[in-house]
Amino acid sequence: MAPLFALVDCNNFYASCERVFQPPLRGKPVVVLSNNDGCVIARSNEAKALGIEMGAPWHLHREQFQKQGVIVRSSNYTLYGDMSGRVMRTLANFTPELEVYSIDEAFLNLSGFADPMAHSRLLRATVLQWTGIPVSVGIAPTKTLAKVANRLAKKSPDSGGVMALVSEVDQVAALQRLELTDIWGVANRLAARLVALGIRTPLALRDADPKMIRASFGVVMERVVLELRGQSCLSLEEHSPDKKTIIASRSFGRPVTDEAEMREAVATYMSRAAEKMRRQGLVTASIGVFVNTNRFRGQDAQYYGSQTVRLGIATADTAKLIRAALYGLSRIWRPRFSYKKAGVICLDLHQAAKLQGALFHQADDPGRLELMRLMDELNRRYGRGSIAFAAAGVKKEWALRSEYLSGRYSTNAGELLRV
DNA sequence: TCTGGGGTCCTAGGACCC
DNA sequence: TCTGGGGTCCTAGGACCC
Repeated sequence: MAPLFALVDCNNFYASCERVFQPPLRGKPVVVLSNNDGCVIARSNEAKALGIEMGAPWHLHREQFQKQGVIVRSSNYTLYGDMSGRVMRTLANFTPELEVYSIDEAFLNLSGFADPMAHSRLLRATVLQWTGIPVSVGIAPTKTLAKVANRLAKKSPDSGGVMALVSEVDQVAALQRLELTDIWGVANRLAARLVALGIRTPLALRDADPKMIRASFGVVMERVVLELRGQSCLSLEEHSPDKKTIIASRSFGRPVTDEAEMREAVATYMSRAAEKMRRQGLVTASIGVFVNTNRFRGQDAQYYGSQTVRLGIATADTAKLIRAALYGLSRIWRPRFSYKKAGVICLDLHQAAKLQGALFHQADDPGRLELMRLMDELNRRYGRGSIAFAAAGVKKEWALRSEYLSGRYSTNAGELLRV
């Protein structure tokens, strides 16, 4: 059956969430600010109409906002996460196949539906009624074209918030109304490179030679071209795969120069990251720590420090991780800088359940038992550990041996930290 | 003394997304 | 004084292995 995707996108999501709980905000220009009230991260239509840009720093626009009667809200991510869940659960009533793409977007498989337009209009009305959030729907045979359709649904007042691009004629007409950077996967840098090759519009990109595009830009851009032609390359991903990295970071409201203060911040971020990991059933075998000075202050000395710390054993234990993170910080801390931002990254994530499973099954499997014994022996004798060892069954014995010989997973940090 | 090809893994950097 | 916080994928180059 021919593929047909719908992209459902919440309009001005954070601003709309604020309105759900503050009805007087309806019809007024509303902006939502980032952490520390740094910059604008969401705007109602009325705020967009006033020319307020995404990412505008609040401190530069404060007075102007006041004069214009713009209502300013600090962000509340717990609220937005909760509202997102309500929207997604509502959408699940409208299709058996749903991909939650981001906090405010979902792709639906509408392939085989008798009347996708009518279905989408009903969906839109229902989401609004049940959650108070307005959404737009774009329908097309590829995800990239569904994005295009969605954008035009938002742009066209007479669309009723739903637009379908099924025929080639409609697709071409739609692409003529957009800029290169409106296309999913094309931002400023790639657009500039495309223009340099004489490809100035989405339609020109669609009609470019995929082989040439692949040679000049790689497979990702080649897929964009094919998707614009209606050839579906990106499929619906219903089951979100496990996270590969988890980050916890923050900009500071004011510069940090004191090491004790920085240690406290890093410890806080690490415990938050550990919490996230446990909630997702993950453990980490190596973490990163980074600190940055303020990149907007060109007159100041700049410093970007980062350090990766491998752990002897994969864990989501907050105390162990904090010790490791502080060790990493001690390696990159430089006095006399004004720090603006810091954070931790958990890399090399694994499902804790899988590791426990491997250990659990060893009793039934002499080969695996031997492997685990060997691993244990190596760990005890050399103080080297490896998540790969623990995930035995994935690795053959020779691999284990070569890992051990190359010392790839050895870590002095582990000893230093006594993790 | 000189000489080869195929492969993996890791890292850093670049680009994108919301 | 004041400019967010998450993520993903691809590529190129070097180390190392057989």
